Amino acid sequence: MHVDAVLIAGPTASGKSAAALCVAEAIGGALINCDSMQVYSELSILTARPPAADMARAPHLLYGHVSVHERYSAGRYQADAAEALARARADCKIPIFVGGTGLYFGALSDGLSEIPQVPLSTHEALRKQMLLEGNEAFYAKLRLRDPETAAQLNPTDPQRVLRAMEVLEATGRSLSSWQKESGQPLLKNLRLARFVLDSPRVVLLPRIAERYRRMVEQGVLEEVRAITGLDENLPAAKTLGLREFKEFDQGLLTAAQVEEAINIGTRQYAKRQMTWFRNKMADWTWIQAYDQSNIVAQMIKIIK
RNA sequence: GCCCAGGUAGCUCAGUCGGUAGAGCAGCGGAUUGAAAAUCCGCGUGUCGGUGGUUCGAUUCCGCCCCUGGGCA
Repeated sequence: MHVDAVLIAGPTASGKSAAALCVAEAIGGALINCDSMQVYSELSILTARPPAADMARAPHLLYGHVSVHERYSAGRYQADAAEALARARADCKIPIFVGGTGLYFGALSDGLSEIPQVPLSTHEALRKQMLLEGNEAFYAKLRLRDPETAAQLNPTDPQRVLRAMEVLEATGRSLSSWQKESGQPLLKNLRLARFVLDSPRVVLLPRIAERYRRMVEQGVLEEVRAITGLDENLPAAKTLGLREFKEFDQGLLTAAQVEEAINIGTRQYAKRQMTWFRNKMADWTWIQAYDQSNIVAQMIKIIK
């Protein structure tokens, strides 16, 4: 074995989890989730988390380990991933990071700047302020206080404008000055095998439709119904399909409309993922993902 | 069979008092440093249903034909 860790990135419905599991069994690996939504315990079916039978075949870390009512983040992921990495290595397992969240892979292989956590109260206060004043006025305020960061942002991008403002408020330093100091990549000094599963659209689109049908069969509706009182500003509330299923339950959407909306949303998501991979992971090993057995064999050959 | 309303981008539709047309959605490309399954940016040639006529010029006006709704028989 001449690698210390394996990274497998792929768009939704590309079959990356199943492939990663096969690799894990072949090399004695532990899977570590690198997907921002599969971390939520209450969203197993909706996020297509590996079924219990698969989880039993190899160690699975960071799957469903937080509640939807928590405010998870890339920063928390990085900390959790560090712990998971240590655990896998202590277990003498090769860590295999698998998922579709580009930013989280970035935290692993490029690192995040070491910005102190912004208190929830600051975040909430500023979010409300932005809502009250309007995005434009709020951006104008940021431009006055922190012209450098403001210049890097699109005034119409409320999420990043808010982040810039709250970092300034909480730390007294501009976000851009923090970001000039890049943090330590978690996987620094490790020998890595990095893969991108490249699913052509003709293969991916039917799999996305299939993924929806399977979800319904497995009882997503029950899963969604069990989640009550979820603050809509929490990240988990943005899970693809959650709103649609809730609206179906309220009689606001027909089953056909839900299916259509979720399939479109999932396709658009897969497209955004591919854009990230193409442009940020160009130097990874790209594997044409037509058939499962072949991609597993290719990966193992490179790893061993 | 007759009357009315439509037929314009993949879809839903706007518009052109005659100078070959534009929105939303979809789609495609891009960005991406603690919400990232998020958030944001960019990209619009399409026999304007067909065919004749009027006109310098017709998607627009007129005739005929075809198709889709609705109404009357």
